[in-house]
Amino acid sequence: METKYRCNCPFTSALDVLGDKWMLVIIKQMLIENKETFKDFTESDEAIATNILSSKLKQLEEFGLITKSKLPNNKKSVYYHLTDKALDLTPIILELGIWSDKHLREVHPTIVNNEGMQLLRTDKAQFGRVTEEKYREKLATTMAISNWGDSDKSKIKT
Amino acid sequence: METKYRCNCPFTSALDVLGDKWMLVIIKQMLIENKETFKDFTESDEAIATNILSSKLKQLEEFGLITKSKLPNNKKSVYYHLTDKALDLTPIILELGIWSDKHLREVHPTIVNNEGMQLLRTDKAQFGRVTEEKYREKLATTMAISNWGDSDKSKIKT
DNA sequence: TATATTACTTGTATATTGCAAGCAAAAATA
DNA sequence: TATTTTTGCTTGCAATATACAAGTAATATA
Repeated sequence: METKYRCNCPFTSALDVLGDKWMLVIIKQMLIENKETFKDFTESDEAIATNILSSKLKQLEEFGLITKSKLPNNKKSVYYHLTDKALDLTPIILELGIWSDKHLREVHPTIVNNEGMQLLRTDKAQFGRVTEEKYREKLATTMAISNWGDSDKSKIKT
Repeated sequence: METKYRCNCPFTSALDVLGDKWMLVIIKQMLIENKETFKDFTESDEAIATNILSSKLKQLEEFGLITKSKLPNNKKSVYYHLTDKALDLTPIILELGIWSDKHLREVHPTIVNNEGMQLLRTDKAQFGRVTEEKYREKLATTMAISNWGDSDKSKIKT
């Protein structure tokens, strides 16, 4: 699937890749909500349709934003993970959240306002560091589990 | 036109408003490329179709991101300007540009790389300040012109 | 007065997204 | 071991968004 870039503007080109309804949402779900598997995504609040999820995951992989892997101890599940290229999208996602926090509450009052949002509001850089660090930890854990034998599977909390 | 928000996630909600092919592109054209009129937009590199431009400008106005005004000395042109709510999108646009600069050049080598991009790369905050300041100046100029009589119209450079 | 400019609208075609159902491989359960 | 459930998809079709081409009304210009 070949991407056509509308022009040579860097801002527009980013949107040629990311400017749709789902790409950044899926990346957010992975980065902030620890979604890893096809099922994880289908169960999230945004309720993406499976055919769209499928095609978007394909695109994300083509762009080098995610990797797809089957872990040896689980032949059923496919694990999707963010690449460094995708982790570099963190600032964009944070700024989207900050803008939302400031301007969307008046038209959409039920937007969540938890400790995470408070941290984002008061210390964006810290939120970014914590988020990326947590993500890399989780990734390391998943990969470590993949080296366990089946006998140890009971140690995996669901 | 009523916006439906997919869920209560602030990140996703921002994308419910901005997550499409054109909204942020149009805002970028206004913020960075001094586009003000319908004609300005149709002449830009991205080559938006007029019906889509029309519908997107309508949406942007509904969201309170732009204002529409006819200036007394020119009954032909309609001027579109960014609100403060839209100017608060500047950080998102800058981060899109930074990501593009870093990751999209390899797949899209003709992306522009001028002084502006160098500044964005080396001093994002400065780029943001300069951009916003220039925008507000331009806006003030346009509005000042609107107070001139027809006899002074020759002073307007096209 | 005739021509051009500006800001649109109105078809119609194509692409993207949404919904519902189905399906095969692996795993869990009886 | 046989049956059911889970997971990761695909397929068909409807709805919505985007694209292309043409047309129109209100200024403005020659």
